[in-house]
Amino acid sequence: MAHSASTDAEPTVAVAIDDPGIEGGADLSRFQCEVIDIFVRVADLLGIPKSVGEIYGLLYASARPLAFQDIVERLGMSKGSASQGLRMLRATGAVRLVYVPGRRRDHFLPETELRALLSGFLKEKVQPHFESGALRIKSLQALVRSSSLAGKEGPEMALLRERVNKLGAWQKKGGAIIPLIAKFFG
Amino acid sequence: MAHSASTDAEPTVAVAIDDPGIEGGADLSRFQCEVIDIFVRVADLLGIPKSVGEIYGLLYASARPLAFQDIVERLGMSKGSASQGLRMLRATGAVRLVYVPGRRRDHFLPETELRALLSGFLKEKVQPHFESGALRIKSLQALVRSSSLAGKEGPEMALLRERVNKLGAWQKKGGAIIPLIAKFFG
DNA sequence: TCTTTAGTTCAAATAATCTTGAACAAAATG
DNA sequence: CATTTTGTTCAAGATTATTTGAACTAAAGA
Repeated sequence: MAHSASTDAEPTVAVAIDDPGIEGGADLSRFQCEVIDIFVRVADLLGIPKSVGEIYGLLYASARPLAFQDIVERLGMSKGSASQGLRMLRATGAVRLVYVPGRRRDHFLPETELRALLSGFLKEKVQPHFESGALRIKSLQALVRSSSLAGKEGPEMALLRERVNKLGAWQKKGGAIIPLIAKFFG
Repeated sequence: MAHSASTDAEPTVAVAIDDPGIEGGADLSRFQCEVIDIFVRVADLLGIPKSVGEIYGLLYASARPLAFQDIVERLGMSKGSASQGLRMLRATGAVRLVYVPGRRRDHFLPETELRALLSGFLKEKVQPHFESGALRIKSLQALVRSSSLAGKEGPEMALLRERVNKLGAWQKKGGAIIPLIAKFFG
């Protein structure tokens, strides 16, 4: 029954490297379990929901595109999680839709270029924080400057102003390294 | 009463840039609130508890070392949180103890070199995952190789082996970039 | 058009994580 | 050495994030 989705001419890749695995209501090969496990850990490290790591891992460990239904069944995951997880993966460009001839619905394919994955992640999850952070720091600098003008000068004040400037420098460096990382992996 | 900790000759920096702020049971200046807020967001981005961000932020926004008690009072935080948070900050080298003459207990000073902060964080929080990941990937490669030998060859098998190899390459590159990042900020 | 299949949404349930508080240990004080 | 002050530990509670499930919309098939 777990296989009801992979009809006729679609032997699961799972079969290639056997050993059914013990997952929910599906049949993942040992190979797939291992790969999924790796991506679940990476997801955790990046602060991404486990379910998203599972989905990406399953796609990565599958030799062909999988349909929504396949994902739900093989991972034994709710449709809701699969839907949301796939949305996030598409939003960051980690997964894309491909048309599969003779099949009703679209199928999903993982992006396997590290550079693309990384830049998607950075653009979607990190960049925004950097941008709002920049504003925040600017207003801090304004605050310090005004206090300074208000005659509150002194050695402590100077140290704090120094720290705020350092914060600005961090911000700037951090912004600069993002494209460099992307380039490094390019 | 909130000030009971900052005795006699220790006017809080808070006073330098006034405006009491609305925090728990303490009196944080507007300046301190802003700085703390920035670090709380950074902490969140890095998957670090909010309380840890608060502590580091307070120290960063203070012109002089603070004692454990100061931290608890100014942030209106439990001793438990402060203790655990400071432990984590010390473990990553983000904060260190300094002796303050004439005072009973040690005081805490923030590390303000980005390079040091970053390398502490990477070494403590990222490196371990990389190392266990390396083992995991090796065992995957072994698995794929054995399946391959077992005569399960074919185009799909080849694709999966390719992906596993790619995973190994990612791992390697990732490991290589960590020191580069540290150097970039050095 | 009516029915069936496919996928999305979102409120509620669950799970994971963080914080608190109280009991305990360690060190300074008298 | 008894007492007070300082800080740690950890189980229980509070909070936050994730997952589920059921109601709903959209598209395909009859």
